Amino acid sequence: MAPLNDEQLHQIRDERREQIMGAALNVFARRGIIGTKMSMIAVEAGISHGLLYHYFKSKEELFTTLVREAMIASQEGMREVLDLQGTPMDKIRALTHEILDEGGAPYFLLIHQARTSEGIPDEVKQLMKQYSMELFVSLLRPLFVEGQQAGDIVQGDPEELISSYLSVLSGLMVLNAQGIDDYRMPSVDMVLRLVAAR
Amino acid sequence: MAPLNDEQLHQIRDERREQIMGAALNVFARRGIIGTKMSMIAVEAGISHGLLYHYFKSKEELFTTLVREAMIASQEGMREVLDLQGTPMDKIRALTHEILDEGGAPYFLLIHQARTSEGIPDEVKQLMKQYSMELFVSLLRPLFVEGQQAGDIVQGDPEELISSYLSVLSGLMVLNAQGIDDYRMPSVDMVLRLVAAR
Amino acid sequence: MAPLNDEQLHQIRDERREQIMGAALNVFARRGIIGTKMSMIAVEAGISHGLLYHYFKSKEELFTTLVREAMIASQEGMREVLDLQGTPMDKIRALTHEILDEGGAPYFLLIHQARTSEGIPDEVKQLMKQYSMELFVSLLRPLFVEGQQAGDIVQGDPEELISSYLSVLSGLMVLNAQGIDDYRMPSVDMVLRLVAAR
Amino acid sequence: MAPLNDEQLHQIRDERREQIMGAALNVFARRGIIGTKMSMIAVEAGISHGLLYHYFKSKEELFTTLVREAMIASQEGMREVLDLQGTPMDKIRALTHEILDEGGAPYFLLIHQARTSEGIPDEVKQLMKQYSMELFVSLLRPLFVEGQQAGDIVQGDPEELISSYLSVLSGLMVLNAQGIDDYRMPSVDMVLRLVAAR
DNA sequence: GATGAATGAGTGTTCATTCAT
DNA sequence: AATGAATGAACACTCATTCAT
Repeated sequence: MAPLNDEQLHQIRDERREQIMGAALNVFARRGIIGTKMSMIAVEAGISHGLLYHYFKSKEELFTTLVREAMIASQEGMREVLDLQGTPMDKIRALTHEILDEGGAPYFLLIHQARTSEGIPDEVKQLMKQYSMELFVSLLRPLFVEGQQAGDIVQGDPEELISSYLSVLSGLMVLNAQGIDDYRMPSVDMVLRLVAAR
Repeated sequence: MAPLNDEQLHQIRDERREQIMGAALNVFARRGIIGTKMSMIAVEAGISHGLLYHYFKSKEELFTTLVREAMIASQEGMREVLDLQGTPMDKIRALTHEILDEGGAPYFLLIHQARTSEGIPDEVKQLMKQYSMELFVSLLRPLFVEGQQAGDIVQGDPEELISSYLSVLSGLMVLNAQGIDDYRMPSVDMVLRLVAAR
Repeated sequence: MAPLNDEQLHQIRDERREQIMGAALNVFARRGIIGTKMSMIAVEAGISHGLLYHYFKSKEELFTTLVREAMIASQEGMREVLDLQGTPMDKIRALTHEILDEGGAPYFLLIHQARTSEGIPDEVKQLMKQYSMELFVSLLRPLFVEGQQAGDIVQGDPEELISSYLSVLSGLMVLNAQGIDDYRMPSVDMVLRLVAAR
Repeated sequence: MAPLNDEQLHQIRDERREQIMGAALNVFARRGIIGTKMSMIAVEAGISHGLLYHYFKSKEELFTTLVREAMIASQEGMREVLDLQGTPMDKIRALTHEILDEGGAPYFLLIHQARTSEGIPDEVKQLMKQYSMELFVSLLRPLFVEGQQAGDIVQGDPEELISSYLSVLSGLMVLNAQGIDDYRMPSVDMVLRLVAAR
């Protein structure tokens, strides 16, 4: 009878948005921005392709929105790990665990896509510069330095160590996230050998 | 001017084929099969796009041909390393060196593209199964076992160790090959810590 | 609160209809049937686009309804002018004044759109034939003949004179109604020179 | 055998371009930029829609190119008339003749479309400002002043006279060009009464 | 063998229209 | 009656592939 009230509408909109973003994240992460057709996202979200455009102006905007979210989420994830109890090595182990875990994979993979694919919107390129690896390096620096002082982490330039370590993790995530059976994720303990003092 | 004889024609054909395949390898490796337009390959090869179709029936065939070559080349590369002089650890170091080197990157990256992208021809999927990681694992197995016996390589299931190691290398190659400044390649020595007994 | 009775409902319906038609007239006249989006009409009318379809079955029907009204209105306008006091020349001056005035413009412009645009519903095309220029010519004929006899209007075939005159007015209206600054409306007196005996 | 030589290719390209532009002019002039589908132009030109994009980057570019040409052509047409032999009144008659003639119609109509339609590219809007009516007014000014001095043209502000006159002609062209039977073009002599001293 | 003009299937996006509430 | 979410047909444009020369 009466049209839906504001609250109901707002809820529907929010749910749909989430639904679309979830679907888009999956597809973009797997196929990249070029390889993803809007119709695929629509199918994955279980809606018509037309409806996508009620919620996002364009494929670019949808992609950009996701990258922005992914960057915020990945930063927060890292901060959370840093706030845990324990030795530096414990925290690095926790971080490694989380990253290699499938859970966060789509977000990281999306960022990888954004970093490496063609056809990336300019705005995303801007974002990539701001949230570059340097940021993560600077977040992790205190941790690694502390670990080195405690003798748990190998000596050497901490920034080189961190960025190399993150690159290894990134590489693994890319493989992992794409879900190719053929690759085998190393154990967390194995990866930690990269930085652990013996 | 006398017309070219058969042999000369054949040679021209072969040279053109090589030229096209070289160009295609570069572009496919960087942009994936979807992101690569036939015209890009033509430009890279310095020929008209029409001519591509005198040498390869389709984009798919060109891609498939390259993947086949890449697989053979990567196997050969690995065998060459194994035939070198030195301890197992020396050989593994040499292999790591080669893989992380930019030189061999396009072939490996192409295989990665083939492994992870969508829109891959069925024939390539078949190839991937035949030349899967298992093959490389079996090639490297004797080396790793010997290294473990010599006490240079960490104990544990050698197959797990090898496939994990190759996955790390693969991940790094993917990052490296795409030439993103942001990532930083670890040194060979750092990577070797993954498998070295301390 | 008692529910509204039938009469009140009817009145609301009629008011809404008028409101929509007024909005639609403005937008159609300015942008033509193709260039007009239903959502524009909804915004102009201050209602939701869904509601349009409670009152008009389709964009076509809305357009057709407006054209029908416009034709009736333009005829009535002409008849009113003819019923004024004064000499034939006075009446023609009054008619010219009204037509060049922005006031009546949207209706005339709508008819012009109907006459000249593509994508016009068949029903409208039928209407155009019935209410063609001939009709107006026949309405004005007595006036012009009288004016010629009085020596105020140039000699010659009155029908040719009238239809030419109306064409000039139509052309000016089209320019005028589209509100392009660049064009400059001639004064009524200047236009009258077309038909005035000197 | 050998590919076409440069000259032949150039000729094909030029012919095709002309063919497309001719077709596009007709369709745009009749239907406006929004109402024109690229497929219509392709059909009118007797080619595939894909080929349009070998010659023009987009619908916008095609439209803009045509407008630019139309402006140059209309200016040239006007200059040619001015260079004729005869009294000012002769020249104005010739100009009127030419404009009311169907020949130049599509170009003028295109400019009208550019002036009045929605969805006009920004570059065209810029062009419209440069080649505005003021330009034509200034071209015709000497002619009209001379005519006034000779007593052939009515007294009064020449610029007002000229711009009003051009507006009438523009309005007529719009009607004429759209080829609606219902409208009747006035004779040149009738239109000239607008400016002729009696 | 070589070129580039030509085609048409496929994708992103818009918008008239429907429908649950 | 009223709203706006939802649908899908239609259109601009791209690009793999074909073909005349």
